[in-house]
Amino acid sequence: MTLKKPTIDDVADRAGVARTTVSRVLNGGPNVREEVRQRVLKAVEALNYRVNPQARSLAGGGSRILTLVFASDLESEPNSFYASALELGALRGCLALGYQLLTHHVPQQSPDRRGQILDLIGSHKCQGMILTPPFADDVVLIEEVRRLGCRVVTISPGGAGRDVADGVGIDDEAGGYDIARHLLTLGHRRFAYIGGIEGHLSAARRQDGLSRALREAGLDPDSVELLRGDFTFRSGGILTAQLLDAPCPPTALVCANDDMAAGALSIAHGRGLDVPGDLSITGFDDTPVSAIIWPPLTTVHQPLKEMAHDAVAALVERLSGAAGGLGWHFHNLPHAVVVRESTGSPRPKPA
Amino acid sequence: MTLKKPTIDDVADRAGVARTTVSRVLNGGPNVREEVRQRVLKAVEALNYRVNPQARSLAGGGSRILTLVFASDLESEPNSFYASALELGALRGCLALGYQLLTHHVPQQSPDRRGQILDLIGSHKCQGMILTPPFADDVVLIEEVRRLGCRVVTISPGGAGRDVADGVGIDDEAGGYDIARHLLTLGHRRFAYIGGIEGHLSAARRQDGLSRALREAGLDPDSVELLRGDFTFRSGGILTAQLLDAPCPPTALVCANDDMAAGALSIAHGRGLDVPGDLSITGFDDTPVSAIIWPPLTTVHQPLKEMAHDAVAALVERLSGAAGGLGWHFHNLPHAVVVRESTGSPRPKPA
DNA sequence: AAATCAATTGGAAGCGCTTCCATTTTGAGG
DNA sequence: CCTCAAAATGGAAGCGCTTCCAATTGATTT
Repeated sequence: MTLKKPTIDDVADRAGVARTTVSRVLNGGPNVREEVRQRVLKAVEALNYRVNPQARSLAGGGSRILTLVFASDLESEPNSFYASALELGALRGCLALGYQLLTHHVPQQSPDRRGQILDLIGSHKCQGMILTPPFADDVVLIEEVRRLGCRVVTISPGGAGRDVADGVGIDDEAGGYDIARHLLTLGHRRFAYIGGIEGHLSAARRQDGLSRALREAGLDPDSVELLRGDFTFRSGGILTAQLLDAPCPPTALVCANDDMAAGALSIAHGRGLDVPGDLSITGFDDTPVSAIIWPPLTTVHQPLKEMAHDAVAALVERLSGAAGGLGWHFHNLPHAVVVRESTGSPRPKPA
Repeated sequence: MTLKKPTIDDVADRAGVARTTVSRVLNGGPNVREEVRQRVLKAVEALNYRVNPQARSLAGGGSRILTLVFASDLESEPNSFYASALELGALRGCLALGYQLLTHHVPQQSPDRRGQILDLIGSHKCQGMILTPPFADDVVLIEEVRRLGCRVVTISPGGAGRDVADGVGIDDEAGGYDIARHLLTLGHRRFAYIGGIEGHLSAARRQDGLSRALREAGLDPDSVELLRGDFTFRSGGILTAQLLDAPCPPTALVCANDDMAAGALSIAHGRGLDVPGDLSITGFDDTPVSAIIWPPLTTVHQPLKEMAHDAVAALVERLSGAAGGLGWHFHNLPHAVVVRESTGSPRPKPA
C-alpha cells in the first residue's frame, strides 16, 4: 500500500521537465522532442504513475461523457443479460477512468435510427460512442458520428466496422468453428443454424466458422439449414418449430445466442424430443440463462464485461491520447466453448 | 440547456455568505445559524445547484469508496442476474455521485465471513457499505462495520437489520401475500414454499405473507410444505424432486427466487408433469430468466437496479449529510406480481 | 463594564491537472 | 555570424470544492 500516490509533479521532477510538458506527453500533444517524451514516459513507468481522472476532468477538457448504444427491437427487452453485462463492464471502466456513461437503446427497426443516435451527440455533448451490433458495422453511421467530432469504438464488429474504427470482441469465426468441431466430433452430420438479423455481421461470422468446419470435415456447407432470428427467446422457438416440421430435421442446432437456444430447447421439449438424444442445441455468449435451463446449454463463452470495459479504455485512450488518425485496431479477446449437457451424440435412427 | 452550471460561489454570493459557509451547510457541518442555513438552502434551490462530485473528491474528504457486499455460496455463480442488477444500479449511482464502487462476494459459509468483510474497510479505506441478504440482517456485523467508521445501508433487510441501519427494499411480506392471493384465486389449496437459507429474513417475510393470505382464506398456514433452498437453480430442482416424491404433492409451489423456480420447473418437466396443469410454480424477482424458460414464470417484480441506486444515494447522503445518529429509515419501493404462464387453476384430480 | 470564551463566519491554501501565454531554443535563410 | 519564425518548454492561472486557521460576534462571567 503506497501511502501517497505519485502526482504529475512527481513525474515532472523525476524527468526534469515542467509539469506542462508531462501533461503534453500524456495527452499526446504536439511539440515535444522525442528524447524528452521518452524521458517522461520512463519516469511515469518508474513511479507507476496514473493520472487522477477527477483532477483531469476538473481542470479542463470536454464533457467526459461516453454513450453506449444498443439496438433494441420492440420485442427484446432492454433487460437482457447481454445488454446488462456490457453496461456493467462499461460502467466499471468509466468509473475507473473518470468518465460518465449514457446508455441508449435505439429501436433497430426505426428508419430514423441513425438520426436518433446522432442526436445524442449534440444533446449531451458526448465525446465518445460505443456501438454494439448491428450498429458496429454501420459504416455510414460511424462516419457521421465521427464527423460530429465524436470518437467511436465498436463491440463485435463483423468486418466492415473494423476498417473504420477501433473494435473489441472475440474471434466470432473461430467461435463458430469451435462449436461446430465439437458437434462434428460427437458425430453430427445434419446441421441447422439460427442466425441473427440482417446486418449483424458478427453473427454472420459465426456461421462462416461453422461452414469452414463442415468443409474441412468433407461436408457441404450448403446443406446447413439457415434461419434468421432476432436474438429473442421467442424467435428461437418459432424458428425451431419450423425446422422440426421439415421432413428431415437436423440433429444439431447451432444458435447465434443463448436466448434463441433457450427458445429452441423449450420447443423441442414441447414436442417431446430428447435433448441431446434427438437434437443437440448450442447457444452463444454463455450468459447465466445457459445454466438455468434444462439441460444446461453447451455454448461459447464471450467475456462481455471485459469487452465493454476494454471498449471504454480504448475510447478514452483515443480521446486523450496520441494520433487520432487512422490505424484502426481490433482488440481480440479469448473465447471458449463451454460444454454442458445440451449436446451429445445423435441417437441412431430408429427407422 | 444552461450554458454554465452554478458553482458553490454563485450560491455563496446569492446567499450573501462565504463559500466556506455554503460548504458547511451542504456537508452538514456544525456551527451554522439556522437562519443562515435556510438562506443558503434557498439559494441552492433557486439556482438549482448541484455539487460537482469531481471537485469535491479532489478537494478533500475521504476515499469516496463504497463497497457492495454479496453472500456467495460456492455453488452460486457470482454471475447471477440478481447480483448483476444490483451492481448495475449501484454503479450508476456511484457514477452520478462521484463515488467509487468495490464489489465483493463473500462465501456465506465461511466462519470468517465477518472478518473478511471488516478487512475490506481497513484495506480499502472504504467509507460506506451496502449489505445484501443475509448480511443485511446480521446485526452484529453491522455494528462492527459501523464501529470501524464505515456507514451502512442494507438492501432488503428482513427486520432485524432495519433497527440498526438505513435500508432499501420492497415490502417482502406483501409480495408473498400478493402472489399467494393470485394462487388462491386460481383455486389452489395445497401449497409448498421453497425458501432461502437460514438468516435470509427477507425470504422469511415472503413466507409470512404467504401464511397471512392462507389464514385469511381460512386455510391452515401450517399445512404449507416448507423447504429451504440456497437460491440456486440446482437447489430448486433437488427440493422439488423431494416434494414430488411425497404422497400428496402440492398444486402450487412458491419459490423465493426465480432461479429456484426455474429449477423446479425443469424437474417438473422431467417428471412429465404439466405446468401449470399439475403444478403451478411462482418465482420472485422477475429477472430475465423468468421470461426465458417455458412456461414463462409468474413472479414478483422487484426493482433491483433502483434499489441499489437508492442504497448508494442513501449512503452518500449519510456520508456527506447532516446528523449521523439514529433515526434509521427504510425506503420502500413498489413491487408487482407479474402473471405469466407458469400458474393456472389446478387440474381436478383424475383419481 | 472589562474580560473571557464558545459559537459563527470568512480568508486562503491547496487537491492534481489542463491550458493560455510568455519565454527560451533551434535551425534556416541572409 | 546575425536575424527571425517555428518548435519546444516553462510559468501561472484557475477548474469547484474542502478545510485549516484566523477573525468576528455575542453571550457570560467577575
